[in-house]
Amino acid sequence: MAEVTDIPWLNDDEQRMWRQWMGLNAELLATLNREMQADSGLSNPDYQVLVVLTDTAEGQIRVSDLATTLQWERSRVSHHVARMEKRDLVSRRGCPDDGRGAFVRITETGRAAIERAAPAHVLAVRRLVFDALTEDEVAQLNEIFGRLRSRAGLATTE
Amino acid sequence: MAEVTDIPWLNDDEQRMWRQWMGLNAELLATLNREMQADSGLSNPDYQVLVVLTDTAEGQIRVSDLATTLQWERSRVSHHVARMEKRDLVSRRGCPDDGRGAFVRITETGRAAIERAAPAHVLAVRRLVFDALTEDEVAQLNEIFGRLRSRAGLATTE
DNA sequence: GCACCATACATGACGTGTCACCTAACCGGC
DNA sequence: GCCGGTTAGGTGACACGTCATGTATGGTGC
Repeated sequence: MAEVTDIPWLNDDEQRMWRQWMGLNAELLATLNREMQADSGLSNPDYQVLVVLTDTAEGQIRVSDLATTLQWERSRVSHHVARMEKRDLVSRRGCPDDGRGAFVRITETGRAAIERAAPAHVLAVRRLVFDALTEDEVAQLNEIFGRLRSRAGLATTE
Repeated sequence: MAEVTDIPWLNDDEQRMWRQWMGLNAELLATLNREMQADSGLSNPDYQVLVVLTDTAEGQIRVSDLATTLQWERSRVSHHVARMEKRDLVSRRGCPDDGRGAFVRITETGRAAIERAAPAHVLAVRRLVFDALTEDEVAQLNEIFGRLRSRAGLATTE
């Protein structure tokens, strides 16, 4: 077993940055969620699903493709779509080509909801994030986040 | 109602960065949570609570102070501490000075759990984040995140 | 003392997310 | 045709978080 002194603990700068990062993440998510909820009754996950659906030509998509696009587990999609179906934001129907498959389709209510929510959401993201960043910083963050994401894919401890 | 063309939609660079950010955020949290769960049976929130408790001199803290430190709502603290109490990670006891108050205290089980979890957690954060960043980048990110946090009206003061 | 309000914390309802597991349908071999 | 493995998707149990509300105590003005 490793001794305490062997562990490469975070130094003060690293610790500060890590706390800022995690704190900011929590605040951003909470604020965006709260504002959208108040403005249009949609949650963040609702919004993500509806964005994908409006971006597809037919306004419908297979559950698995939705899962892949959102990087969600299929069971998560299943649960969430079920909840959204109860609120009439989407509808489900079987897939004629594949008896196991299912299509998720956006409803008129869903389309109305996201069209109402989108402008305020974008404004909020601008206000909270992009208004305070230069173009260079945006590019730099994009590069850094992309680097970390691709690294994370490779490095898995078994 | 505002026309679609009036909305300051995100441009391609901004959209890419925003998606990278949110995607990375989800992946980091999920990975850290999953690894710690597998390694020591603690969740991320569990870990945060135990860190605060081990950082206090007495190993105990008032519920409200815990909420302030973690930037959590008190009801969240209440729920979470209740769950942790069931697993014998912490214990609750009334406050003699203030009949309304309650102390949360770390148990031996809790102390053992976090001492077991901490090294792996730090190593994971290093592997996923700091190993891929230069010292300058860490400083820069710290500055940017701090700027966004204070702008959002949700200051740090740690 | 006694209203009156604020504070400290708990609780119930509900949406969200993960994990383990299930069923049903497809698909390749024979 | 049948058989065995894979795939699509759903479900139940449970942890997590928020909101609204409840309950008891503390404090303050009269």
